[in-house]
Amino acid sequence: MQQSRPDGEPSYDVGPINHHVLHEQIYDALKRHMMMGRFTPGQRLPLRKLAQSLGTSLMPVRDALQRLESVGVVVSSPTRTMIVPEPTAKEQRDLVHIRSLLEADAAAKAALNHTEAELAQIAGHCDSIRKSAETDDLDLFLEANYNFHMAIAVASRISFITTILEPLWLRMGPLVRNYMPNHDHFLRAIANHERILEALAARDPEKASSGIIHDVIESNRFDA
Amino acid sequence: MQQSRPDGEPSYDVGPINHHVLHEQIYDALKRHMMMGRFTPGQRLPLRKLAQSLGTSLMPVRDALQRLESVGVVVSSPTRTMIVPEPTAKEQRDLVHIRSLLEADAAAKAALNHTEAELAQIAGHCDSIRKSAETDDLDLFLEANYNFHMAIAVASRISFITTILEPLWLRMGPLVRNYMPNHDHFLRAIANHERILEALAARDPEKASSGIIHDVIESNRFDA
DNA sequence: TCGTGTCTACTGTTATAACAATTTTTGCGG
DNA sequence: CCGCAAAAATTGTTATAACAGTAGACACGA
Repeated sequence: MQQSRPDGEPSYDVGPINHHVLHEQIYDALKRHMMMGRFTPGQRLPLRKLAQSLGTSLMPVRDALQRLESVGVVVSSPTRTMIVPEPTAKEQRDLVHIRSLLEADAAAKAALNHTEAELAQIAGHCDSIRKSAETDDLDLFLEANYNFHMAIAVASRISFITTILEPLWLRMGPLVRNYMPNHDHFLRAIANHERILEALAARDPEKASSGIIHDVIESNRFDA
Repeated sequence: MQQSRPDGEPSYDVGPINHHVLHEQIYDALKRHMMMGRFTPGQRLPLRKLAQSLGTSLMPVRDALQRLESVGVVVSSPTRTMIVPEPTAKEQRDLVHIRSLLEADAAAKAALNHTEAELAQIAGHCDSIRKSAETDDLDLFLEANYNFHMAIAVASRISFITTILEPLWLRMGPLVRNYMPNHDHFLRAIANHERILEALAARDPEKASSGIIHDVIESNRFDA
């Protein structure tokens, strides 16, 4: 990995640092909060309250919220206060359906295009999911599950795919603590994910995409 | 459609007016500019220049640009100046592929779910496309084509579908004046769109989705 | 001629304040 | 206790100003 350099030429490659401006940090924090289901559906998100709790002025909070709004992760009330949405039953079905369309395609391509490093990372997330099931750690499960699916999307090499998928996931965030209660769901999730991992390792596109569809639909089956 | 009301109760239903705050008006203007291919790939979009040309301060312009950035329609340079992107060949292929996935599904559902009013509107856009071909009016074609596809997406009743599709379209904007030069493209586009319209009128999902796929792929065939 | 450093635009970010619109609270009258 | 109007608090939008990087021009020295 180390770049060779001509004799006598010292290296200045100390690497770039994490240069995140305020509103990006806030965006990431809110996104994470949303993904983990830490906001309740219908909750109001007034700028000044958030800004005070973050110790900043209104502007960077407003930036972050507007960005979330533009991808539908929060919605703005008639008076333009941002609100955590409460997806209807149909909206939930449609979100799951679109996700299954896109993620199935991504999984098939990931099976063909993934690197070994990526596969190892995905396997790591799969381990985390197993561990979360053993300890009934919902927080860990949510995070590992999210990372698992996003890592597959990245490995698909489809341009912009995470930009499209991430908001769809985030929109389900507020509901994520409503179901997935019993231990049975955990067990099925483990089985699904390991089947997907196998398919990726075997570079089998059909098995990967059918596995993803099965997982996406089953883990969002509210009528059960 | 008219709501009945109790006797003696006058109607105040004059309907809401277009209450767009500044940054939304600017967003719409920029979006339109992008869709019509009026920005050149790689063009810088400095806040003060745009604000001056719009006669506003920086803030609403910044709001609009950040919103465009969050859906990938513009990209921010390392120094955070917004720039009109130049999609690579692979990015273009992937955009077309994702669009064909989503629009095919939407067209199939639109065939089943559309109202007569929606069908009439879609037919209207189809007429505009024909007219644009007769007069070689590229501006009219771009707008009518866009409206045609978005109207189908709306008629599909899939939640959030336009939120997802619109940015994909807009990302192709900067390139839209590079091809579609000769009259032959126009003719094929007319044929494709009328075939889709027929399928919708006949409520034939398979024909609608295959028609859309054919149109999306053909009208973005750069290697021709 | 080429590299180096300095100075000056330029440019986006953030904080603050004034403003308008809305919501909530308060208080009065019945 | 209820209805309602007025007052106060809440809240998002926009403009402005101060600030911190960044890029380009320019001159100096090897």
